[in-house]
Amino acid sequence: MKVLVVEDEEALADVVRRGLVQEGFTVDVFGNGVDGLWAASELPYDAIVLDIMLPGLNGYQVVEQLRARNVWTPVLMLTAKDGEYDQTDAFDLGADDYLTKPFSFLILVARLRALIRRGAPERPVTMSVGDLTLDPTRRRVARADTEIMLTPREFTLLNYLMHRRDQVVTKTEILEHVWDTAFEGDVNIVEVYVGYLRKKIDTPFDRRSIETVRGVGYRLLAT
Amino acid sequence: MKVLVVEDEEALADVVRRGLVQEGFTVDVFGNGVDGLWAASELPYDAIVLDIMLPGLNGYQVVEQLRARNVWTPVLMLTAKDGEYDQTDAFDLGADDYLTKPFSFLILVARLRALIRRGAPERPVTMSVGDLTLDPTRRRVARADTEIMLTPREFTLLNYLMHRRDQVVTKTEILEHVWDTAFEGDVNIVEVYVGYLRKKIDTPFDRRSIETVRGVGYRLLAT
DNA sequence: CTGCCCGCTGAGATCGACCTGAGAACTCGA
DNA sequence: TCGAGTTCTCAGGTCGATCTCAGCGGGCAG
Repeated sequence: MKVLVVEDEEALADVVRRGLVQEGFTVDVFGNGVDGLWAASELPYDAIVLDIMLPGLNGYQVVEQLRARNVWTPVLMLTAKDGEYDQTDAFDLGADDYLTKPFSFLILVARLRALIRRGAPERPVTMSVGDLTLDPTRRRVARADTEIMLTPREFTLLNYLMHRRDQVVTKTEILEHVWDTAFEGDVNIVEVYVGYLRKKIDTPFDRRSIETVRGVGYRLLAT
Repeated sequence: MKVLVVEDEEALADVVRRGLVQEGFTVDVFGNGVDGLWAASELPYDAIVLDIMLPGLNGYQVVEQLRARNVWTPVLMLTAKDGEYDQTDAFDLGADDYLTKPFSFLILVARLRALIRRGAPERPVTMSVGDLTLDPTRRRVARADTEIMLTPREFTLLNYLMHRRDQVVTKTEILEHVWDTAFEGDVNIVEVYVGYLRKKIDTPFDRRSIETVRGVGYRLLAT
């Protein structure tokens, strides 16, 4: 169990480090956001304890950067009591738990253990093809910054096409993946839905991201 | 230093009582949630030691009731090890610390002293989505400055939706988190309660914060 | 150039997801 | 025990999503 502690108050950092070592954790300590971010990106930790107030980068920025770099190590934030920062923001920005100072050391350990047990949080795997993005958990699709509303079927179809971007996909493949395997109807349904999609993600933006490959199928391209 | 112990296992209660008296505390013991709640509301204590599993009212309900009655005596919860209850919930509901059974008596005393020294607990963590705010421990909901009265079930539902703001939540997920896991009924109940919520938090303010995502579920948005 | 086939699209038909009002069942306190 | 408040069931109605179909047009082979 390896834990990264990023905390600039030396006294506190030291107490936490000793305590965690005592509890059987391996601990690295850094005193500023920049070094903390570096360590968190480059080294494998099971959890990160992150102060909000830090010289250089603050805690929020560190989490933000980490998540942007696709590092999903669980983060426990230490927030000051005085409410300068809104605690709920901590969650929004990708922290997984937080403690308000001053906190009991035992609680810190308990929460850390819980975080580690829970493991790396599942994170939105947003996909993008050009400026078209799709976020499965939020069920959101956008071209550049314009959100696009899709029906469930349209959404599933686009999702599939994005998974196979740049490849030619046959209508039969689409049928099998997007419709029930036991679909009884005509493949024309695929043409219809590709039409719907185009009308929502291409036409309004004057694009041609879904290409027809005559006699074969379709291909989703970045345009 | 007066401490209230609410614990139904007599042996444990007795050990704790003797020990605390030894340490110089004055101790009252009650063996069920109802009496415990009454004592905690009516008599002045410096701290409360509260078991989770109790006949009558369970520990969570006791804290909930206490906070609702504006009693902010520090509470130390005793949770069973087997994780039937999620410990983090203890914090959400207004406990100030918790210990997992079995615990060392010395730790109990140390934590109690710490709690008492810290005094009345910090204020609840309120969540907000747009101008809609929810305070888990006080069970209060407001849009801008208008307080909104919700029934317990409505409250739990909104709480869950706020935790997952911006994400699409399926009705099944809602059922699992807001109703008993062993709920036997139709998912229609979710539709009904979403309807109730809308009628309280949206309609009167001419908003649309709970969005229906047809074929999938619902999504709470800041509007 | 011509005809054929493939793909596109608009007009509906169908279906079922969702909403809602009415009321039954239940809980809890007076 | 009664009543108020809450929870839950149910059934009817609405409307959005899905799917079918048929006619059109354009690419492509001959």
